[in-house]
Amino acid sequence: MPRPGRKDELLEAAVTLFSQKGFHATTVRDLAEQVGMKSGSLYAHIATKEDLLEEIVMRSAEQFQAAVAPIVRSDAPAASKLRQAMAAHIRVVASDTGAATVFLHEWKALSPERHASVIAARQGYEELLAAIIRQGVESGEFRPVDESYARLLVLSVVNWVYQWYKPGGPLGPDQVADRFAELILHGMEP
Amino acid sequence: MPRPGRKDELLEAAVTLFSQKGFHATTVRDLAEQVGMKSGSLYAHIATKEDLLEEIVMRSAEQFQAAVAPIVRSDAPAASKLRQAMAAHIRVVASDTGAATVFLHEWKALSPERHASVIAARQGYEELLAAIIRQGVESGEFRPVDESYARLLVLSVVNWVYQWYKPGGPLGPDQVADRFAELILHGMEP
DNA sequence: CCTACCGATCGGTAGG
DNA sequence: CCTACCGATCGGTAGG
Repeated sequence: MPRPGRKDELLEAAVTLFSQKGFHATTVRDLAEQVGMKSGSLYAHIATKEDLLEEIVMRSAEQFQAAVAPIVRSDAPAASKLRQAMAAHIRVVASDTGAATVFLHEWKALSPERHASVIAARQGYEELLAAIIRQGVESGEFRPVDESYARLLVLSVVNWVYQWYKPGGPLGPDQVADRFAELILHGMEP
Repeated sequence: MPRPGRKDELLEAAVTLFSQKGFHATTVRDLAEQVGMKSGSLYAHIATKEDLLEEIVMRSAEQFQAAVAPIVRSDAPAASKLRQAMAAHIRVVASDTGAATVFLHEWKALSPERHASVIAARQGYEELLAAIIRQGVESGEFRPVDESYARLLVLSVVNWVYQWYKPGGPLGPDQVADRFAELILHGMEP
């Protein structure tokens, strides 16, 4: 008889273990121990280990989308949108670095049939960033930069954050985003 | 009786499989099949599966270092060094995307005792990029940007290349590097 | 490099 | 949610 909230504890444990050891190196016995059960009991809550991975990945994808989409839809200058979008993205990473790690690093452990929805979610997200850059170029706010490489530059830097960001460091998510946005907008040369 | 060059074939097979499926999801039987042996025979060439991973990772680390270090030591303007270093890095990725993927994505599967040397190699590499930025700031060629975030920006974009770069695409490594360097040096705003 | 095999461990199930 | 367990597969070894 599952007690309420137990599924969320399990997801949380999976985020921790999958992000630290990787999906394949995490056993159902690791997961069970982390939540204080026997391994067989997990299956009162889930059907397969992979279901946990899928749920973490899809939840994370939705968080990025939900954080950035409203910014893109607002009417603000492109530079402002870019700053805000980067900050929103980094805030999502910072709020749960484990989940971000699983989303960006472990999603390929999903079976090929489950890849498609993740790829679609990522493409949708990339299009949000592309829209900001397009707006900036079309309005003349940005130089006529190559849209796809500008998008890749922004995407690279925000997606790499999970590799090094530690909550509790000297700079919070918004300050990190400002540093990067400033560099990307103004460049390194005077 | 191992025949010569067989170890390299094995490393190549490991690069392919580790980069595609991940280290933990690749079995010694997968590896053996890829080189046309029985799984037990692998152990005439290696002591453990992890040795293959370590060798791939360390070789890759050396390639990045060897490609970029001479550029940093040369006497050229910082902007030129930055372009060249990015191009050299991306060339290493492009020349063997599998090895780059293993180096950047799978190295954490190494046992904790083997982490240290990888981390040291990566820090040494990051210092190379930092030196370029420092030169530019000190010479006045660059604005007084925050060194560590500028380094992270460059590192993010070149390290993310393995995620999307496909050899045979429209742009070669040098052109990709030029696009990114131009954006980083001049920024997106006019 | 093969045959034959080992102990350990894996994800998951049956029955309560 | 536990006990008890299963078939499959794992990395690796012995002996040739």
